[in-house]
Amino acid sequence: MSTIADVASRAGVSKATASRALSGRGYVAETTRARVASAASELAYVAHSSATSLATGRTHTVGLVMPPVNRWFFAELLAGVQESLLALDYDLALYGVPEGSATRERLFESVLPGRRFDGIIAVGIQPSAHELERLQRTERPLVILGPYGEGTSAVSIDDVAAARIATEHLIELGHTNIAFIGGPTGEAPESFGDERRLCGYQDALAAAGISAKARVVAAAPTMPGGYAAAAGLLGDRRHRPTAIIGVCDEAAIGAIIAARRLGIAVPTELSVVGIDDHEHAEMFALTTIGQSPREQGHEAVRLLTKQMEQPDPILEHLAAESALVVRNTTTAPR
Amino acid sequence: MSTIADVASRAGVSKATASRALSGRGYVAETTRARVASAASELAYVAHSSATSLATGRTHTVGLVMPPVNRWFFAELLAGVQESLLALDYDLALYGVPEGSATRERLFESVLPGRRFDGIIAVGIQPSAHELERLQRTERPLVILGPYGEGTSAVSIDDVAAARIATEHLIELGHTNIAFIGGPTGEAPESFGDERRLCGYQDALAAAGISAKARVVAAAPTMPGGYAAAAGLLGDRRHRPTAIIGVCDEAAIGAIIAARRLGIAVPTELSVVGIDDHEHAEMFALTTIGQSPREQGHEAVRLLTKQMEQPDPILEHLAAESALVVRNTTTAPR
DNA sequence: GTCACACCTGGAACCGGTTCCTTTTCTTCA
DNA sequence: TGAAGAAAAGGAACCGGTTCCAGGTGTGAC
Repeated sequence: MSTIADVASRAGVSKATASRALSGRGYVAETTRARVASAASELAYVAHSSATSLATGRTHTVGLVMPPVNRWFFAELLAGVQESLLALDYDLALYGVPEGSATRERLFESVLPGRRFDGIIAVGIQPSAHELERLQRTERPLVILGPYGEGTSAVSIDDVAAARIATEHLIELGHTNIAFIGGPTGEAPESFGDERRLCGYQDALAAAGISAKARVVAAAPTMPGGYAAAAGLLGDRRHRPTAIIGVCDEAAIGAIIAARRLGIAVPTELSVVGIDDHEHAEMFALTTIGQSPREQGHEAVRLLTKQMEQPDPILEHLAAESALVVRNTTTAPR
Repeated sequence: MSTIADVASRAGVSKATASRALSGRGYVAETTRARVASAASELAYVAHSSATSLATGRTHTVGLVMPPVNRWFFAELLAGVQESLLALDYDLALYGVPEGSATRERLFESVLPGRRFDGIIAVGIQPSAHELERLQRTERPLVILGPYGEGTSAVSIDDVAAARIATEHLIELGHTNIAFIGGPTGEAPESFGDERRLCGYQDALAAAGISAKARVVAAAPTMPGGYAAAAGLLGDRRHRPTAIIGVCDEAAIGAIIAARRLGIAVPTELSVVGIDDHEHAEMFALTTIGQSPREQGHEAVRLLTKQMEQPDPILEHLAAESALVVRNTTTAPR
């Protein structure tokens, strides 16, 4: 691979002039610029990014720390971040965060600071105070997608409100026997938002004075998780709820499939509502609370670039939009 | 942030000695090493990765070029690659490949060569000869997950064989009226493998002498895609097939859901088989051809590191394993 | 004619590491 | 006792860019 010195000597100019000609900064005669440009293309010259970032102090790369992408929400989020970064011509370095603290610690201790990213986006994880401190030492912009941390910018939907609205929708239809599928299992949650949604459910029941009838079923926030939980819940004819709220659409869809298999008609015998507006929601005509993780990814990048431009950034906490999408899995109880 | 010069002066040694002490290469007295180490930790020193890679010529980063991760297969693959790289202490730079050739061209022309990755993994895309040439100019190892390119290492399952085995399974059960769901739609396929699977289906029918009964339905390789295609296919009682093979498990599952909605019993009235062994396959008791994209991700990294170590690498074409997993969606036709 | 200033270019320093080469000191063995 | 060689450490070059600064033109205004 050729260097800028090769280009310079081929064009008969100095390294300095070649650099100026290619970057467009500073004075260069038009004829010289053209000569340098053609020399560069003849040599198929491409600047060495490490050299550039060493000299300029900017890596043109954003670090993204997130859980595994096998949930729809995270995959969409990643897609959103990727789209925005691509448009801005920034590169993306992706770090999956394993729960095991050994690697995670190393990530925050040395990898992230050493890489000198122009910015960092952290998703779904609550960095500890120490990790945050370590990150902020690098003096790079940081955006958190999820819970509100202190001293950082953040964007997320109001998970409590989302679950409350979903539950209220059922209550307004006349349901009082409403089960929540997707309560905490023994395992570490990969998303902080799930427990907030549970709170929203409980808040709504309390406000309606039917807390006593709350029924929370532990389940993984997945389709099989929702299926298994609903199968157990609906198997008992006597104590069957008239409505189910899923911690997320995947779980809700699992519940719908379980209900159908048991011969329970949705929505006439059982109402189901989810949260997320998953890409499969429409296929099941699922009533849900819409949110756009892809859009949140875009927002995160916007927040980050704003911080990168402004030397003393304003820290923002953005609430992403979410609204009830009524389809065809909810109706009044018989 | 502190530099190695800061560490050196604090420890009262030269930059050279500090570097040797921290990297463990070359002679350093034990006491000196300890002094340098404690100076480094007091200053919370972390080496600047751009400087290191400029000096050593190695970036400690692998570039990954892949389609959007919203399909299970790609998400799993990504997870596999991530796991392996994490264990090897390599970083991952992720590039989504948009179909629009403008960005894609820039990616191959300048981004990938400029970043000087230690290795590149390309997934699901068939790089053009020109792109490949451009990539190989960098003289970096390249592994392709997917179709066999020339002059590169590659790993993939034999998609033709997988679809053939799935189809043969149905034929052996006595089916002759077998539809394939997931034929090419108008849009550009994001995975090369899909059309190969169609070939496998056609091969099996031809071998059994029932090519005339082939029936290919165009559908996106997703659950809603399979659902819609199956709904159309099964709506007509007269020309209903007795078995369906899905281009992937998502499509097959969509077909199962459609069948259930139409009151068609699976497998007694309709056999369904998929390909992939998706994480949801078990929930639907889906008979399928198993493959482990996560494992393929591991393999790709293994191949890549082997090439990185050996100066003159042996190019390997690895066939990942795939085998029939019989569950409960296939049986003999009535 | 001179001064100011914009335009153009090259030399050299710099970013922060690694590594080659040299010098000095300390062992070890003939 | 002297030579060989291992061990320890520092100076300086180098990786490949960018940018500061100085010097050399050309133009227009006074």
